[in-house]
This record gives sequence, structure tokens and C-alpha cells, in this order.
Amino acid sequence: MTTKRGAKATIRDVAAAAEVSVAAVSAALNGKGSLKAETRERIQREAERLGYRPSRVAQAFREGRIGAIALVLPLMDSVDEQQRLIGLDYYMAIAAGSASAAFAAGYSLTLTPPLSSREQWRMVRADGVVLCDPVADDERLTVLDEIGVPVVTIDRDPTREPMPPYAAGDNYANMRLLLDHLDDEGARRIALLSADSSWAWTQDGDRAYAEWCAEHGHEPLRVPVPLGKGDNDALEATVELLQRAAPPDAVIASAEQYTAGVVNACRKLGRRIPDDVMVAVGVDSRSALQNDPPLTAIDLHPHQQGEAAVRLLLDRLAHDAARPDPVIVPSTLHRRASTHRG
Amino acid sequence: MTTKRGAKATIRDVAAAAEVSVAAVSAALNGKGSLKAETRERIQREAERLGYRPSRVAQAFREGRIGAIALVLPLMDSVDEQQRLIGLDYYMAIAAGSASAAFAAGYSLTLTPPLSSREQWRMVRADGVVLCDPVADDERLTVLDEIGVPVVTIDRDPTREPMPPYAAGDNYANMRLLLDHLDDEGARRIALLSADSSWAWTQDGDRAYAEWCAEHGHEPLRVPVPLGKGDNDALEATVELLQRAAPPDAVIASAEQYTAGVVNACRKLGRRIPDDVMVAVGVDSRSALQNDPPLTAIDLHPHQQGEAAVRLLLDRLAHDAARPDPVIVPSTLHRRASTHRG
DNA sequence: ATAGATTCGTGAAACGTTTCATTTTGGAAA
DNA sequence: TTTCCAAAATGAAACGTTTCACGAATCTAT
Repeated sequence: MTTKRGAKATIRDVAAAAEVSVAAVSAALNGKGSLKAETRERIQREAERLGYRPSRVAQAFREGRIGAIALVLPLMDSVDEQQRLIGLDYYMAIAAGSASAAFAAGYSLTLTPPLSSREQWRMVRADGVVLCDPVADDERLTVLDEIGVPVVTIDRDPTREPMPPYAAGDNYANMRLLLDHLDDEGARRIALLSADSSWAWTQDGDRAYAEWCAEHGHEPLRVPVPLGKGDNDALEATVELLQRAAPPDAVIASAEQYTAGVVNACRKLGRRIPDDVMVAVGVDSRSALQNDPPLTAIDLHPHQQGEAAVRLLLDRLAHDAARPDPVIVPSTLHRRASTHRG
Repeated sequence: MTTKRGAKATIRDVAAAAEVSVAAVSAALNGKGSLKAETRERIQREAERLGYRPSRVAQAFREGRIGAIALVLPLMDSVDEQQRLIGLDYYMAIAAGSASAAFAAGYSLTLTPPLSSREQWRMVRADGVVLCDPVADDERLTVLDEIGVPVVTIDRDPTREPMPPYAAGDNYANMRLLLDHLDDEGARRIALLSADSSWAWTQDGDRAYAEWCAEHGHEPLRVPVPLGKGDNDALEATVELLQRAAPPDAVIASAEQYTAGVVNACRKLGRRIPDDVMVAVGVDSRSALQNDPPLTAIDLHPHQQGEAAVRLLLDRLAHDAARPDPVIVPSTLHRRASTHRG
């Protein structure tokens, strides 16, 4: 049998050309088995001549696994609506950490674009899925469960039973850490910008804020700010806050998205940071670090969260029934100039 | 033959359980063929009962393609050195655009972590690769060519023959556009921060700058700034520039990474933007847009570049021999307050 | 020269799915 | 009852690779 024109050469074509068995070709090309050096070279020459490339998908098939883990980021959902993707540092670090851990284990990391219908989900070719920030009753988890793809989440699933394994920071403790810090630095009226959503980190943060305020006899000053596209929602909310009769002396931006808005609102109104108003952010980012002055923020170590999530997933893949314990990645408070009055 | 304990159920197990042929099971589960409704339901029930999930890798194998495209970003290279990934808006938008185009065509997008050895490259499971910012004599392209994986680059490969298809902005024209704009706004001493590298966009930009300066009788003020990890290399370079005896009245930050450094240097020295010094950026980003004042910048439309690159790649995959023409994605100059003196 | 050991190479199975040509079944028309 | 046709279901091939148990050839030591 001779090579068909136009068709890619297979291992069989090489075997025929070199007048050996397919097994010999496989051995020669993978450096296994015991072949005479001369034979090995001849096979390699023929393979080269025919432009033979092993079919990656056939190799994958034989090995029994796709060798890829899918990462589902919420920000991907906005791709089609907005031409421009808002790539948050937090998610990018998660992606990097996941990729790193996946690759260390011989897997690659697949980004999944917005997936709405079940049909679309079915075509996700991955051995498992890491899903970021599930909402309550997240339909995506339902579908993935139906399809039988193992899932690990980053940030806890608020409602699902049984709860998929997850990696996360301690959102409740983090909010209190931030509040305690601001209190130490002399803030007495601490406002909070946070989103109305069913995400666990939002809920946990709000709860911590409410409880802390109650414990300390502070009036809660929470302003809901949508997390969507509007870059200046946070700006407007902050402006409104600062113009109140009794303005706050500290503002917590719970999300990375709010950072620029809060800072620009202060600048616009001529309020100095930290002298007139302290600013702290719930999620560290480049813009917090590079701001003038640098902003106090909580580093959730998203890189580690990504790594941890992938490792949990690989655990699940290895021992089928196992349902590993959640991993709580410790967070770090970076005390910076925005919350310290000289 | 009965289902082995522990092993995943295959289509054969379902067939046995439902007492039909494997072909019937396949047809029932995929909604094809002509099966009696009753049979179809019975098969579905059995599949459900056994927890049967079609093997995605076997499906992929049958279909003859992996169904994934790999995206190689330069920033991924820093993952292991630095725990924290610097996720540039530019690359994130490329990722989003690529993902979007890939998915529209039934492919998913795979991120590949740093790949050094040939061995590592061999395990990249993708039908093709989009490689961002190739350097001169990029070893990765050599390896990919050896392995026989089709490649498309974003930004032109400076040296390789035959040159792989690519998508890119018009770097040369963009630099001149920026310079003309600053000239129009009254700048007379325009400095350029750019990197010493073999990347095409750097080279093109430098060439455009040199030629433009010569044409306009301006003294070239180019300062090389490494693109690596150091966040404050750009800051130091700018400080040095502004403290010269004859300081520039405009600074071009050619890379997104320089943005914060340049702005903070101005702030540190008390130079107002744009009154004392204009600032423009060669790559638009959130930090440019959200800065106070917003920074004039060139929008390279990286989302479209990602889309274009993937489409080129899919073209190559479809018609094997074809070597499509490069796609030059038009860029947009966003004129913002940082280069306009009220 | 023969047994044993070593080296070199082979044939065939297996992975799980889909497809397609073919066979069986059931029912209606003659 | 027989004939014919559509509907329903089947068996087997094909996808390209790796692996594994085994056979043939060559060499070494008795």
C-alpha cells in the first residue's frame, strides 16, 4: 500500500517505506525498544522524507486522556458584549497558576469562551474543569455534572449539594482584617463598596462587614456597585459617598474593578489619600501597587489558588470517587501608604 | 461481558445492558439514525443508570482532530521565575479574541506555559499554534516546525524563511502617527522609551522614530528600557530623562509595561501632564484610560489580532498547503488629555 | 555442535467511538 | 399466504498509535 496523495502519512506508510513493521517505527521514533542503530536511522530518514508526523489525537486516544484542563473565567462572559476584555490581574494570576500546576502534571490549560447552551458545553474537550466564582445555583455546574466532567471551583459554591471541592481565600476573615487595620489606623467611618451578587466572596465580605460594624458600634455605610462593564460606577458611587453630610474617612473597594474609580473620585473632589480619606482594596492588583500613593490591599494569592484548584482536580481525576477537602489559601494584607497618615 | 468494577462504562457496556448493538447506543445518544422511540428511551435509561459518559478523547480521535488551538504568550515565560504574573491587557485581549474566534469554529483555546525543551513541546496537544511576538531565530518556531504543527504568529517573525503567516498592527505607521500627533500638539523634543530586543514591533518602532526625527530635524532621544520584571525601570529612565539639562517635552512609552513608571516619574518630580510634559503610550490599556489625566495611546485592537490569527490558522488547517497572506489589523489613535494642552 | 543468552524485529490486540452497508423485522398490500 | 417496502437494528470496519508476548537471527560458552 502506497501513500495516498494529499493524505497525511501515517505510521503505516513509514513502515512500508522503510520495509519494517509499524512496531519498529513506533520504537524508533520514540527511542524505545531495542533496534539496530542502522535500522533506527533508516526509519527516521524515511519518516523525515515522507513528512510523517504522529497524530497527536491518536496518541491522546491511546493514552486514554485528553491531557487538558479547562479553566472557566467569569470575565470571559463579557467577551462578546464588549469587544475589549477586561483582564483583571486576579484572574490572570489564577490562569497563570493553573497553567503552571497543570503543566507540571503533564496537562495543558484550556480557556473556555462564554458557554451558554448545553450543546456548547458538550464540546469542551478537557479531562476536568476549574470554574471560577460560581454563582448560586450555577447552571454551568449542573450541565457539567450531567456531562460527567469533574469540577473544582475557585471560591466556594454557595448552594450546591454535594459541594464540589474548591480552593479559596478566607473572605470573611479578610474583610475583618481590613476593617481592623483601618480601625487601628484611626478610621472611624468606614464605607464599603461591594456588589450585589450571589458570589460567595461578596456575601462573606458583606456579612463580615455587617457583623464587624455591629460589634464596634459603627454605622454601616455599604454602597452596592455593579461589577459589570461600567468603569465609572465606582467613581460615581464614591463621589456620592464623599459628598454626603457625614462622609466616610475610609473607603474599602471590595473588588479590583473599583480601584481606579475610587481613586479618581478622590482626585476629582480634591480629597487627599490618606489624609482626607483612606482607601483600601479587597483584591490586590498592579493598579493598587502602582497607584500614587500605593493602595493598601489584600493579596489573595490567586496564583496559589489556581495551583491549588488544579491539584484538587488532578486528585479527583486520579482517585475517582475521592472528594478532596477544600483548600483555603491564606491571604496577605499589604499595608501601604493609602491607609497610613504620616 | 459485564462492566468491570471501577472502570468507566463504555458504549459497549451500555449496549450489553440495554441488549442492543453499540451502533444503536451511539445513534440513540446522538439523536441520529432511525430508532424506535421506546428503544431510544430504554438505551438512554441504561446509559444513565450505568453513569455512562462518552469518552471525549475517543470522540476526538474519531473526528480526526484535537479541537484545540494553542496560544503561546511571552508573559507566560515569567510564570516560574516570578510567582506573580504580569497580565498585560494587550495579551489578555489577544487571548480573548483568539478564544472567541477559535470557539466560533468549534475549537477551544489552550494556554501553553513556558516550554523550553523539545520534549515539552511534544506534549502540546493542539491542532495548531498561535505564537505571540516571535524573536529573531525563535527556537520555538524551529521546534514546532520539526514536530509538524502549523503555526501562525502575532507580530511578524523578523527573520524566518519561509515566514509563517501572521497578524499584526502596522508598527511603523503607528509610531509615526504618534509622533505626528505630538508634533501637532506642539511637542518639540519627543523622547522614546523602548526595549532592546529583536521583536519586530520594537525594531519597526525604533526605525520609524529614527527616520521621523531625521526628517523633522529633531534630535532623537531614545532610552532603552528592559521589558523584564523590573516595574520601576521605566520610572528611573523617565526620571533621568526629565532631569536632563534639556528635558523632553513629550515622552512616548512604547510598551504597556512602562505606563505606570512614566506617570509616577512625572508625579514624583512634580511635572504636570500634559502642561510640563506630554505622555503617550504605544499600546493602549486600562491603566492608560483610567489614568488622571487619561493617556493618549494607540489601540492595536489586540482582540481583532487574536481573532485574525486564529482565522489564519484555521485556514491553514483547512487547506493544507495554503500559506495565507498576512493580516494587518488597523490601529486607532486615542487622543486623550495627556497630549493636549487646554 | 548444541544449549543458552542476547539482540533485533514482528504480528496482533487494544483503546472507544461513529459510520455505513447490510440484515432482520413488522406490517400493509396483493 | 405471499410479496414487497419501510423501519429498525446490526456487524464490522476504520481512525493511528503503543504495547506486549513472542519468533527469528546472531553470538557466546560449553
